[in-house]
Amino acid sequence: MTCGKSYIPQLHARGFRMTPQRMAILHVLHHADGHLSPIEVFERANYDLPGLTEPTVYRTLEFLTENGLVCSAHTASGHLTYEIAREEHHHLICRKCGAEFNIEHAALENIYDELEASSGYRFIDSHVTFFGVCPECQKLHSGG
Amino acid sequence: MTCGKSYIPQLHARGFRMTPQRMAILHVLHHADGHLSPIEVFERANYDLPGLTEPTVYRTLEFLTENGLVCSAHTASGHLTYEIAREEHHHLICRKCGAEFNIEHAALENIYDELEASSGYRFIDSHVTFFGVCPECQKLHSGG
DNA sequence: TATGTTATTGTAACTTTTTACAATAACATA
DNA sequence: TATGTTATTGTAAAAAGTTACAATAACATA
Repeated sequence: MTCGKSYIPQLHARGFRMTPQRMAILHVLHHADGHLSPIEVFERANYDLPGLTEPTVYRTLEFLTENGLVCSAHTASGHLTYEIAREEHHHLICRKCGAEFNIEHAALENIYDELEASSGYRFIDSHVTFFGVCPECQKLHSGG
Repeated sequence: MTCGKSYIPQLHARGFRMTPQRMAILHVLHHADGHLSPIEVFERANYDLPGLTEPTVYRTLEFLTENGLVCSAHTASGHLTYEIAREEHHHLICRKCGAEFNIEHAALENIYDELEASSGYRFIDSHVTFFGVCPECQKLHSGG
């Protein structure tokens, strides 16, 4: 329950504050495996910290993402899901069952260089989400 | 106002029907430049076809996307926007001003091949959205 | 430890998106 | 053209997400 404390220096270094709400949300994400929707985060964090509200959860998830403690990924239906920030990576998500495959950033580095050169855009550094059909779901369709 | 009729064969070939609602939505997307949010689509199409409702717009946009007449792209805030389907491409969007840069599919072809080989996933064919900072917004920050 | 500043939260209201289901209308067939 | 099937829509309600702003509390400073 105290894992959130390790994030205090990162917040203070930028002039922000640690709060019970942020602690609870970081705790939830820290102990989840895979992505959580804002509602899932709210339900779990609200269990640990009754009185927590939805607007705070949405604001906090966005805040933590902007500050690099959390990273977000798109779902096929166009919503954001969240996970605790670990090494930089991207996602390949199965359209049918939602299974996740992590893509190391190194695999996309060349593309990033090319895109920056051809477009003039910079800081192309955020998470990218690809969609496909995972091996399991391929079996279900081809096998019958 | 009759541009939607050209899509009738594509729907009938799959056993679906053309309706005034679909026609109005296709018309709006056909004549828009760039992406539109579902609400924008609703407002414009509802102007042409009073009585049209939001649920129909959301359902129709998803339906048209699944059937390849329309394509969707993610926004940074995790919502979907829509445009009429043209040649296959991807997007690079400015986080600050929302400017769009189109990326030809050929530029990502190698990555797709590599991802399919390493992950076992297939049909990795949908739109990908990258985020960065466009040249104009870079000037604003560096120049002062 | 007490105090002041201001980052952060909860409240309330609103907008956007989704769902279930009965009513409707597109269109294949006769 | 008339008819039946069923894809599609609108309705109503709920769920998810956003906004503005006053109240609160984190924490730097004394």
